[in-house]
Amino acid sequence: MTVQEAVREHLRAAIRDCYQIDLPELGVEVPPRTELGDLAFPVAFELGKRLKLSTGQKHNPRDIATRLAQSLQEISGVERVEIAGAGYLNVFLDRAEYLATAMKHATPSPQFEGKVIVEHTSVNPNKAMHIGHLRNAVLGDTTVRLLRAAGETVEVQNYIDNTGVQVADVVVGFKYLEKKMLDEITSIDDRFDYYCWDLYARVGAFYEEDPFNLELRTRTLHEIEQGTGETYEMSDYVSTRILKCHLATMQRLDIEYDVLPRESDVLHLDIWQRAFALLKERGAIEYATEGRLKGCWVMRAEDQRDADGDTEHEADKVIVRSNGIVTYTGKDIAFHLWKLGQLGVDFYYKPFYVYPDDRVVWVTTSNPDENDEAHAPFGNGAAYFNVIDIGQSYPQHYVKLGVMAADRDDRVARSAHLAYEKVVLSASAAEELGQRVSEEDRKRGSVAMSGRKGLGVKVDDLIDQLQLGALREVTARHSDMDDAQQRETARRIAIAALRYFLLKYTRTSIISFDFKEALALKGETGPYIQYSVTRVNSIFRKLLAAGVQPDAVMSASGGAVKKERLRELLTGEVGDDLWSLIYLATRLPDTVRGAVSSLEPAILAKWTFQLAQKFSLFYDNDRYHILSETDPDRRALLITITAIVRQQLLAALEILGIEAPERM
RNA sequence: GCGCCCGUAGCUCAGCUGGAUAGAGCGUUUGCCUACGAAGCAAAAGGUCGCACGUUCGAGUCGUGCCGGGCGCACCA
Repeated sequence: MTVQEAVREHLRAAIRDCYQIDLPELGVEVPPRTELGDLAFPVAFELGKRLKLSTGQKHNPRDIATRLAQSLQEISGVERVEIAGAGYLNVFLDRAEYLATAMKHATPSPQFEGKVIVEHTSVNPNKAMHIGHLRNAVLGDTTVRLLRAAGETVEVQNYIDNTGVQVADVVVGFKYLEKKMLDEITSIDDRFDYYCWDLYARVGAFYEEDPFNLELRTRTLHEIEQGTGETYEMSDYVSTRILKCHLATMQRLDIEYDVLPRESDVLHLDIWQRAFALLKERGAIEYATEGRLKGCWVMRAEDQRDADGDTEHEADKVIVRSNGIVTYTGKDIAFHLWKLGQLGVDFYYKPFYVYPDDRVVWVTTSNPDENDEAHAPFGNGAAYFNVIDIGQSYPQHYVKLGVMAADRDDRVARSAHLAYEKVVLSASAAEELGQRVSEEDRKRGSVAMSGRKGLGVKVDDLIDQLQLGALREVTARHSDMDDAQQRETARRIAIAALRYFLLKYTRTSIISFDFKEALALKGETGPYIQYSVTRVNSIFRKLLAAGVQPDAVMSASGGAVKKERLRELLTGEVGDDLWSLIYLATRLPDTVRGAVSSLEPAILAKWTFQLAQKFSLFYDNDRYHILSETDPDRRALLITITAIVRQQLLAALEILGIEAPERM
């Protein structure tokens, strides 16, 4: 049990004893300033309120806090307790004791009973990925890393809509604008995703100049549905080749997947038929015999029914159209029932791509002969998280309702749509891309990206630019590094800049993309955090050269330096200063927990930057100069603090998907 | 009309389930490389937290109503 948990338990018991009240969720905070303590319980306010309600008597929060404080004096690890402000119960930890145990990291216990499925990226396989798609992928990948850091088992899915309108549109472009057949498409040597990016924009213009041209889309979609023939072959080729481009782009950012479920296989394997039967059996959907939805299978939304008993079911969702064709929402409900193992059917799987670390990405197939028995079991998760933009909230809501109607248990309730806002272009960014900005957009300050117009920032272009900028800095500073080393360093810096840029915004905030900000390597950026690590590395290199093993000092300082001496060093103004850095650095597990429970990676990103910033303060302070410190105990303490900071920064960066270079 | 998101410093954004003196980066101004790497640090300036009521001992945070911006609300995907 941690000190925090022990304090909480004692406090809860004390509240029961003194006031006969049981508070299962005791709020605990970290005071705004070190002088105020390490743990703050505002519980006296809450109790005062409750006591007034039940007894009618007023109770001063300070008195309540004072009474409760006595029960906390004896806990080992607690130095003292103070009452502050209007009735805060502030706990000061035994700093020396805390430091000695800080190095032992407890393995987190998972919250889910089984595998959690995270679906992210899911970009239409018809053109190059842009920065908006990347926000999805980075949020998703970081969520995966967060869940794993929290002890969960995670399966990463990237859903491939290979039969949709978007792929069909590119096929229309090849067939009718470029008059290319399959063999001509396969012989395109250019970057295929970039090629299709431009072609897709041309198709957009083609539809716009004459709406009659949309007929070609309908015809093409129909041909693709056949599952055979030249047009189908073309669409299959396009989507598969683009998918490989996407995987390659994502690999540059260390984003990997376990399995790629394809829309075409969902259709071919009659996943829907199974789900349809299940939904009917559970009464989740019903056949409308009257009203405007007559002839459809609909999902009733009872919570939306009018108070007046109005018969109009505005929020009813059509699952099967009156012509017998299932809607997108219906298909998605089916797919999610599969995710939770509710259908009793499965896809077949074959290897699609092998990562450099020998991990295999599997792709679904409908052909039993292609099935490779070596695949891991997919689906059948304990919960799902879908990283999908906020615009899809409405259908996602119905997907969840549908899945819950068929399978009402809390594993579904805990599943969630991880909604995030879009990325738009700042007016200046749009201009830099050669777009004419309308007066209206200029006033608003932003322009929406549009694949149909070919307007957007491609991920690979952005990474290239970042790497170039980083390489310039690296070569200017480290002429001693060889080329490969310089490039690898620049690569890590570029990834850090890009991933941090996308993670520092909370999910619900629209990112206004600006080249200057996205390409920045200083300020609140990923490289700033990496830089803190390299500064530590530099100190440690010098220590090693002098025969001092920093890690050994760290693990020993709990025991080798006497507790009393440690306490002395961590007391007073200077002690407070050092302690606040230690305390912040060791709160990574709390931060991870917070980020996971709110599914908000920005919380971790901000914390990591904050720690790097606080370390810079420490680093720059002449009082904490490690190499010139003559007092051996004090030096051991400074080394220990530095080592803890480094360790925690590296751990946090790994969760953020960022590697720190040795030097930069 | 209904629903969701946003409105905090000149700009871009944090502010955890209400809590102690509202923070960061960028930009501006001024300093600091003969003590660990200046991709850094210090200092200054910059705020009616959109507005108004309400709940509370306490509101940037919760409720209601406005104002302003964005997005959803298909037998599209």
